[in-house]
Amino acid sequence: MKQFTKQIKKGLLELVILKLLNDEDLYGYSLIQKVKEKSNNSLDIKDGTLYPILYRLEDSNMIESYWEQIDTTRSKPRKYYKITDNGKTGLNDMLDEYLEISKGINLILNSEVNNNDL
Amino acid sequence: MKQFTKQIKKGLLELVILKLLNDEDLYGYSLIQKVKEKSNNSLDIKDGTLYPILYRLEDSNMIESYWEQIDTTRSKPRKYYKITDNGKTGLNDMLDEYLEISKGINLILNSEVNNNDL
DNA sequence: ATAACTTACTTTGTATTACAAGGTATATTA
DNA sequence: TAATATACCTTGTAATACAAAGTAAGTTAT
Repeated sequence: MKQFTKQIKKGLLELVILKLLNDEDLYGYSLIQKVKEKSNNSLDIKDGTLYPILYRLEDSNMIESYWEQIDTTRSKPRKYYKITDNGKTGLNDMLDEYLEISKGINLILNSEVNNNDL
Repeated sequence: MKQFTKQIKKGLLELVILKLLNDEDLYGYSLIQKVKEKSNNSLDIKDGTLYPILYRLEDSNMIESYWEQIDTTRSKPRKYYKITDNGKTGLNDMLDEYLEISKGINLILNSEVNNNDL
């Protein structure tokens, strides 16, 4: 994958995952698909990326997990993740920060050439 | 500084700097001010961040530098940076990537709760 | 004058994080 | 029954924003 793409995503995946878990409980594998689907295939999280993020979020009490067997035809349960109240607060803070930075970046990227010397 | 803010910026500062140098030649210190000013104070690059980025961009032939003494009252020249043709191509590629990822992220962040189970 | 501040450039070390690449094991489909 | 998809996990690596430190010249206030 392109190095730049990797870098753009730094930190943002955590935000994206929190946002999705704010809507509904999901298990790891389904989160990967959800991210891909909801982003219109623009975002593709690797499993080796996702799981460490989930453990991080759990360690910081933003989310919590539980094993559950919903599908009775399956012998193995899945590990579901659920956002906590703490996580909801964190999500809002992160959204504010993201919007602020993102606005600043777009101000620069969308500006037309404006060379006063010419 | 907030850790999340740091992470959001990963990789994006390179893009922002290239974009500004695409408009006009600038020296390091003025770039810091330019970024702050043009982003409406949302972005504040530290000098310890900027200079390594400039050296990286120069190593990859995206920009080139020259010492110039424009202000005759100053004894010391400033090190100006100029975007190369290679850098212009790189900038366009990065802009495309950024827009793609950014679109995907916003699709997720702007989506309202849509829990089909309820 | 001189102390304090700003301008301007540089370097070293640290923390963080996305991913590649490897692994395990069950479930489904050809 | 072989291949593929599902589902989880771990280790090591590369990249990068920043803190913190330094050097040195220019400017401003007392």
